[in-house]
Amino acid sequence: MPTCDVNLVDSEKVQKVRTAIADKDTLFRMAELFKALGDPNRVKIIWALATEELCVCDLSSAVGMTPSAASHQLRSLRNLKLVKFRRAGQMVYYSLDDKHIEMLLAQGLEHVQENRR
Amino acid sequence: MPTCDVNLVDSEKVQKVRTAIADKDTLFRMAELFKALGDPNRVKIIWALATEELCVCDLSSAVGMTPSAASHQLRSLRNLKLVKFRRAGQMVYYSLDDKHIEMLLAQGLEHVQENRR
DNA sequence: TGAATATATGTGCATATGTTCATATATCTT
DNA sequence: AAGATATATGAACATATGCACATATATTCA
Repeated sequence: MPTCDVNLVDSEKVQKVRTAIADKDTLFRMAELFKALGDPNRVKIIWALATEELCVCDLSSAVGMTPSAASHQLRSLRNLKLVKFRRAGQMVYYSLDDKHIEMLLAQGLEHVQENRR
Repeated sequence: MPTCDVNLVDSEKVQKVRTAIADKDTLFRMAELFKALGDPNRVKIIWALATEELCVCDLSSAVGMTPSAASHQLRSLRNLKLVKFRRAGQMVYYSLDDKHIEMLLAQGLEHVQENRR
């Protein structure tokens, strides 16, 4: 791999940083979590579910997606344990299953609002 | 677009959710922010810069990427105003330019640590 | 000025992602 | 049981993403 010629400008700093950074698996799972929030429609879905428990039908109507598309996204959110669900007859009601998500959303919103173009 | 036959199970809830959700542009920019955190290498980079101001060379060494790859990622982080930089001779030193990012990282880390597989 | 070094950028490519469409499954109603 | 409805899933497709590689730019130093 190409590196700088001195190889390192300040190897002490580099060493410090290396030990500070989390392990590979943790990094991967953090990225996985953020990636789940990295799509406007999923932000919408999560925001909707933060507001109200909803069945797939109402959810997809609220966020303007087809039930199929919503269902696909719900599956990945389910796999990440970000949403939970309960069946009630033909309907399946989804809601958030993670206390961090709402805080993340709130932080993200703050960031965006403080950096209006 | 395919919808449920009743069209809506609970249109009042749907209406409530619709008004609760942010506007399109805000949603897009929130997703954009989270997407920036949605890659293990970028989490690494941001974590590294949260620890220490670093030049591209030391940064890429610390996170195990080629300087080129790091530079590419730094560009997108720059475009999102998540990192700032200063030139010092041949080197360019990068650091975080957003107070929310560290909190987001911390939240994400917490989530991951509380959901160990 | 010219060589060397750090960083930036353009291009191409392999892979990942999100949606649509078709179809499957589950539940309710008659 | 059969039809209707809500949800889930599989496949295919267009687009986005991240990296390597080549090359450009900027700065230092001889």
